[in-house]
This record gives sequence, structure tokens and C-alpha cells, in this order.
Amino acid sequence: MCDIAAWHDCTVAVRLRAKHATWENAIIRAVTSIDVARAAGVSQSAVSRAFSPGSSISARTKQKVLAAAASLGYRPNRIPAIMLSGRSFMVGVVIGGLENPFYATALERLATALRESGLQVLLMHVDDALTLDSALDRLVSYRIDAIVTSLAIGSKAVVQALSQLRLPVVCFNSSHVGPWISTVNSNNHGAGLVAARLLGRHGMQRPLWLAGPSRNSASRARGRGFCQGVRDTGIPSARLVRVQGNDTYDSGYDAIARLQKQGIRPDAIFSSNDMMACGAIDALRECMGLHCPHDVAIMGYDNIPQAAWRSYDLTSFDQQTDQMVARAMQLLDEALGTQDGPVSRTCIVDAQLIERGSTRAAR
Amino acid sequence: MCDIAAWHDCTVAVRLRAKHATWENAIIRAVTSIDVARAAGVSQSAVSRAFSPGSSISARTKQKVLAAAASLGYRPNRIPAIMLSGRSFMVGVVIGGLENPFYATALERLATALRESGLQVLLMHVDDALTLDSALDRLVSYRIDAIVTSLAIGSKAVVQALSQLRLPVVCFNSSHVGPWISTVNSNNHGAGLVAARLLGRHGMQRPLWLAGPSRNSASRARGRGFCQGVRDTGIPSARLVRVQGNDTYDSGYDAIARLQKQGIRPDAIFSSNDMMACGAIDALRECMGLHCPHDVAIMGYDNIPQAAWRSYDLTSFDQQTDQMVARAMQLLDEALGTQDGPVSRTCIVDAQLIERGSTRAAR
DNA sequence: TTGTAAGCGTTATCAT
DNA sequence: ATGATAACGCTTACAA
Repeated sequence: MCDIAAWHDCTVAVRLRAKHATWENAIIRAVTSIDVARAAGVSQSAVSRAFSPGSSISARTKQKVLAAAASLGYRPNRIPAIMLSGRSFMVGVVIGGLENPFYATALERLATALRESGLQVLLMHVDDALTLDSALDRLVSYRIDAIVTSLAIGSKAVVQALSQLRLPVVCFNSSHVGPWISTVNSNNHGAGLVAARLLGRHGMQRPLWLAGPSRNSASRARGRGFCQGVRDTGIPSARLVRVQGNDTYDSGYDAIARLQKQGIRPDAIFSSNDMMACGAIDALRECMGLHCPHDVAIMGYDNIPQAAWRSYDLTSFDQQTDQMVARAMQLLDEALGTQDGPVSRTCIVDAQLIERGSTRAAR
Repeated sequence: MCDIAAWHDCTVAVRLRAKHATWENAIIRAVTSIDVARAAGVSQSAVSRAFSPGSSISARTKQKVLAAAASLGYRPNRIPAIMLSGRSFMVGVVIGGLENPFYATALERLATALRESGLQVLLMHVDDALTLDSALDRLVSYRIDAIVTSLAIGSKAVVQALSQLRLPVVCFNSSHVGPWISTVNSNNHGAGLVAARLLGRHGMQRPLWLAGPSRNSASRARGRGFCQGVRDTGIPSARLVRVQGNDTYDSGYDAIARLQKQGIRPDAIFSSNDMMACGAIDALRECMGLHCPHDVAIMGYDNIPQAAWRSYDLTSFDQQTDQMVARAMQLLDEALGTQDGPVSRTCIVDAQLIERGSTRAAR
């Protein structure tokens, strides 16, 4: 159920609540449309109309109202409109992992797109699945119109929690779908195939798959694609080494360092994301004395800015965030516009291969 | 004044608005406290009390209400409370430059802190000063309780715009202050001094200051501190080379590349942020054939994750984001709790020197 | 402890 | 074109 109780325990909230428990000690009351109406010598409706384009109002009246509003410093209040219409024009954006530049950039683009669509972003940062439930309840209590999330929705429980809100949900790179849930996915599997083909052309003999966390379905799809692609080049599946990371630089570094101890020397690496790939590049040099691309070819995913930094010069897949965000907005638009029940759609956007030095050398 | 007009033009907004212009075709009405009251056979106030900890209600009644609420799927609506109290418990967070991992991480921490204080984040991403004005009007129309911004508030115009909102504002690393505006700053000037001292110990003879955009007051303060620190080591000011960047990796790279053409070879660099420092390190190697720290000692600012990546191993100043965020929460708390007029305070948090390889070598 | 009723600031409807 | 009025869903003062 609702954890409104937990909410009440929060320090600032309690303080504010206590402060305004009675009407007597109310703060500076904001200027309302009544005040403007009185000042302009018109009705409250006239004020409303002055601020609603397309409503029938004479230029003279509008002038009077706007003048009065300006002098009083009136700022329309959208809260009552939310009560009346049931729409808040706020979208809950649930994110996590901002330490990955990819997600940071994606959020930036998403926020911009939503703003341009006249929607507000009610942001919810989530560290783990545990906080999600209570977070959702809070968002919902603000009567958000929809939810957009870049969390890789892995667990069935989360999907169910989202579905139960009876609110349009748009995900990025989520595999689970359900009623009310739409998703925009990068063509993860296809990119895995492309990666294997490219590395194959560069003479791959001892491929390595550097996987992201297993709960990340996008990572799993990339791995499956890569595995199939490796087979397609004629290398038996058994020769493909798989190493587990957790999408961080350190996990990429450590994974390679572990390999060194096991005496495994890959000559072609596909990493589930760029951060791990960067870690791998550094570990190869420091722990194995291997240089990229001379000794090892490496590819990542996400095309984060650091992939283009000269020390890494990493071939990567660009998720085409702009396109994905645009698609997400379409899905959102559709879901918000439909009256007849929950929408559930899936979009696939091809990732664009960005070739850089890490796969350039012929060996 | 308000650009509510512009808001009305936004596509999604218009569509939703049109769709619910009349009461007839209203959507699935949400479950209200009235519904719960009816189902539980109690009054509406009883429902309200059941969800308000500390209010006088019998255990039996509360049970009945909660049961009815659960079976109906009732979710309390906070919107009416906003109208009644005038407090929304929403804080407008105005940000930009998320492509810098430092700001991304800062946002993450801030969002977490606000959530833990029971405040919601109404996010506003701003590309430039132009969007800010209209953005603010929108935020205000949602009756936010305060604004927190990591934008380096440079222009006097922005400060004035913020002051006029008559809303508590908390900034990070802003120099301009005014009524209603509080700010938490890193000890930029002090860090500049420390940088010069450290580089001086490493034999600095030809110092270089890699500046951020001139509108960034934090960068200016760092530069002033460094300049003074350089003088303190006995090097005449005229020997200090200043180069202009814009806080990006590319600008750091280009700045060094330009120096090469001018035949200038620094032996100690202090960069206004880590991104530029990374660019500088790569340019030194690629364009000048200089290696860090053997030929050049380098320091940055922000201690972004990439500073710890092995390819850079960059000495940096950690802004202690956790502390700064904690301070910001205190300032916010204070501003929200005060009834007697606008608050305006400034906090300084010392940056912590993180020594890494880029300044380690004795040359 | 519980119920009744007023009120928050706006917008849609209806009457003028 | 304009004004009066009801309604949105909840909280709180007050009465019982």
C-alpha cells in the first residue's frame, strides 16, 4: 500500500507541516486571480480568460487584466487546474546510475523534450529496487500523468508495481512489457551481431564478452547477439570467454586483471558498455602489457563522451538518444491521448556503429 | 511577465487540454477519499485522519478505513493539500551541463537528499539563460516551495529574476547573492592557493592556468587563488600563462594544441576543471610529446570519476558534494522555516585535495 | 472519537 | 463579451 506514513516522518516535511497546521499563522498569501479581478474591476472569470489564449475576451478587458496582474505580480496557479482536470502535466521521471555519462546525457535530452512538450519533470532518483515502491507512491500522490524511466526494468515485481498504477509508463531498454507499459529499445541484439562481424574482420580468434549485470536485459541481448555473431564467423561458442562486470569502469578493469591471473589473453573484446571498456583498456595495458588496438581490438556500447577521448579512442555503438527520446515522446503522446484502455507498444531503434581507433589496426 | 501563452502552444499540452475541455468525456475517475469513506461506512474526515499520523482516531476505525482503501486501490491525492497549505513540498531544481559528470553526480546526491527530506524534485533543465525566464514561470505556476540550482549564476539579470520570485533560492558556487538567495560555495580561492603551493613543491617554473568560461565565477575565483599562490612561490605574475577554455574536454585539448603552435611549454598546469585537464593531458602527449607527470604536473578540479581512471590518474580537488548538499539542505530548511522575510546566507566548504599520479613524480 | 461544513484558486458552464 | 456559480478532493475548525 501507500507509505504515506514514511513520508510524514521526513524532517523538512514535518517542520513545514507543523508550521502551517493552523490558518492563523499563514505565510504571505500569494496574489490570486481574485485580487487581480478586484484591482482590474472585472470578474474572476475575466482574469482567467485573459490568461487563456483563444477564449472570448475583448482586447480592452484583457489589457486591463494584464496591467493589473503585472502591477500586483500575479502568477497564475496551476494547482487548481490539476484538481479540475485530473491532469497535472507532470511526468514522473525515474532514473538511476547517473554516474554513467550515458544516462546523464539521456536525462538531459529527455528533460528537454518533455519541457518542449509542455510537460514538467517530477524527478525521482532511485538507488535500488527497494526505494522504487515508496518512490512511486509519492509520485502518484502528485497526480502525475505518466512515468518515464530509464531504469532497466528487470524484475517482474517492478513491472507489476508499475502496471498496477494504471498510468502510462514508457521505458528505455526494458525487456519486460505489460499493460500500460511501452518501451523504446536499442537494437541490442543486432549490435552484438555487428560487433562480432567487425571484430571478425580484424582477425578475432579469442573473443571476450564483457557482460553487464545479469539483471540488465539490454546487456543480455547484446551478449546473445555477440555470441551468435561469433559463431557466424566460424569460431566455436566454447572459445568465447564470458566475463561478468557491473557496468562500472572498475569492474571492467578488475575483470581483465582477473583474466591475467588465469592466463587468458583475448584478442577481441566486446564490452556491454563503454565504461567497462575503458577500464578494460587500462587494465590490458597495466596488467597484461597489451595495447589497444595493436594487440587487442575493443568495442563498447553507448558512445559516451569518454569513448572519444584520445586515451581511449574507443569504437562504440551510439544509441541515438535523440531518436530514442523522440520515439519515447511519441509513445507517451499516444498513451496520454488514448482513452480506451492501457497502451503497450515497443519501438526498436538501431544503434549506430562509431568506428574509432580501438578497432582500426589490421593485426 | 508570465509566458503562459507559450506554454499553451506546446503540442502535448494542447492535446490534453482539448481532450478534457468538457466534463463529460472525463477519464477514469480516480478513487477519492469519498469513495473510501462510503465503502468503510465512515466520514470523509475519518479517511483523512486514517492517513494522517498523529491524528485522533480509534484503531478500529483506522482499520476499517485502511481495509476499504486497500480494496479500492485508493491513493491519497496531495494536490488539494497544496491548495490548502500553499506548500507543495516540491522544489524546483534548475540544472544544466549534465555532460559534466560532476554535475550529474551532484544532481544525484541532491535528488537523494531532497527525497529524504520529503521534498519532490521538479526538474528544469536549462541550456542557456534565455530558457531560464520562461522555465521559472512554469516552475512557479506549480507553486514550488523553493529553487535549488547548480547553475553558476553569473549574470546580474538572472539573480534579479530569481529574487523577484520571492521564493527561497539555494545556489551552488554562485558569487552573486541577493535577497532570497543563499549559496554554498567550494573554497575555490583557497584551492587555487593550495594548487600553486603543491605545484611549487614539484619544481614549477612555467605555470599555466587553464581557465573555465569567464562567466563562471567559481573558475574566476580558482584562477585568482592560483595566481596569488604562484606569486607566493616567487614566480612573477607575468610568467603565469593563462589560457581560456570552456570547461569541456575538447577545449582543454585545443588550448594545449594552440600553445604548442606558439612554442609555449608549461611545466605545471592547474585546470579549472577535470574535463579540461583530461583534454590537456592527451594534447600534451599527442601534440607536444610531453608526458604527465614526468614532463608536466597537472591538477584539475571536481574529482570526477574519470580523474581516477588509470589513463589520467589526475590530482584533483574534491568539492565534497555530500557536504555541500548537506549544507544546501540546511540553508533550504532555514529559508523554508523562516517567516520573517527573505533569507540570504553563504556557506563555504573546503575542497579536499586528492593527490594522484599527475603530480606525484619528482622531476 | 467522530461527523459536518467551509475553504483552498482556478476553470467550465450557464445565464445575461 | 461578461459575470455568477459550481465543482475539483482534500484538510481542518468546530460541534456533537
